[in-house]
Amino acid sequence: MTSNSRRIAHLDMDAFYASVELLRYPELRGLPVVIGGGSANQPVTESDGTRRFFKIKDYAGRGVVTTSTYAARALGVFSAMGIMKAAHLAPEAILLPTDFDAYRHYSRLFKQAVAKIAPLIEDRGIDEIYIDLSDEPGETQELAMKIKAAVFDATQLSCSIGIAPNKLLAKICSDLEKPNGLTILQYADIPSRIWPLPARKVNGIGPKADAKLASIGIFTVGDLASADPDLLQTNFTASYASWLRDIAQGIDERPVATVSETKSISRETTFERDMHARHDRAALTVIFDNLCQRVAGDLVRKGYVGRTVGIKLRYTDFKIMTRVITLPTPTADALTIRRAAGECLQRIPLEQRFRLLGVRVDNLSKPQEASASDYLSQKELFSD
DNA sequence: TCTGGGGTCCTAGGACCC
DNA sequence: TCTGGGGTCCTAGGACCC
Repeated sequence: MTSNSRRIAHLDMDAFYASVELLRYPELRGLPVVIGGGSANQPVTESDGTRRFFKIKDYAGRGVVTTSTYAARALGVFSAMGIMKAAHLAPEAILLPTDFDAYRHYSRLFKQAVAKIAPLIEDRGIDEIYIDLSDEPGETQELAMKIKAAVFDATQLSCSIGIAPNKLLAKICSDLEKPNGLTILQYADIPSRIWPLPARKVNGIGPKADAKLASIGIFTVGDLASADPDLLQTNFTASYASWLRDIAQGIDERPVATVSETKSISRETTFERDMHARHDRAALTVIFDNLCQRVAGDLVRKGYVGRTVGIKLRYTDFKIMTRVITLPTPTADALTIRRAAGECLQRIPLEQRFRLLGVRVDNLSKPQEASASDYLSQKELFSD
């Protein structure tokens, strides 16, 4: 099987969190609904059974929009936008709290449904997957329709699918006809369908790279395709410049990765108000202990131990500082993590107020693996 | 209108070893 | 007496993604 003949699908659930909420609250269908914020904006059920929803204009506090319904998007409310700004754009929109347990439930349902049809799946988070259809029998269009139907049967939710010779193009395609879209693309379609798109549509070109590209007159993928290689070389690192040239031609050989190991586990929290290490010492201690306990709990639950413990602070000006320390032996113990994280904290300047504190453990291994490799190294020690 | 939380990957410098 | 080169680990920061 040559790479030219690959058939890769990218499946993306449509407005996933918002759509799950609409299953639960069908009376909100068609209305602007925003998911995000704290848990204070829970709907209230009246004695007569009717539900009263929280209006976004009544929200005060920090937080961003996690997802919004298509009706809310029509008013300019999108993911990652501050809730206060969203309230300005759509004051009458309904605000619902995020319910990750519900989303994870529907996530499992749709992935299981796809796996019954095509098992070579790469997990890309809660609401999207890549599927390698190269060796699946059947015509591409029919296969895609079968997958969409299976997802809908399992969840009552719609998704959009892009199918192309590689992940890069499949990902771009799944976004072209949202919602409930299906886009099939061949290499020959690149000039007409990919080159007119903004460079920012490419997975891997973020806000920084996009701004830099714009500053040298590159706005679309087509601009990138016809750009002077030297211009890219002088503005980006060699490897990024070379990657940019590849993606402009639709070149991407990455395999669909059906297995992956967790690399790090972390917990972080943004405070309701900015904190000062000295003035808010008592409150911060509680938060810090809690973060360490939650990380330890996650490690135990997922069966990992880790050797590197780190902390993260975000100051009021949004500048981020991190410190890590690598321990001689891996751990999943809350107290050990707390002590190591405490050492990290001592190496951080704490005069300024900060708004976020996080605790992370990486360098992960499974406890069994750790002991197996200890055993091996002992064997090696004695074998010479 | 002030900006969440959980991740991955990359870069680059310094320590340390052979 | 002026100075190699490769490899690995550790640390900090940053871009990006969902």
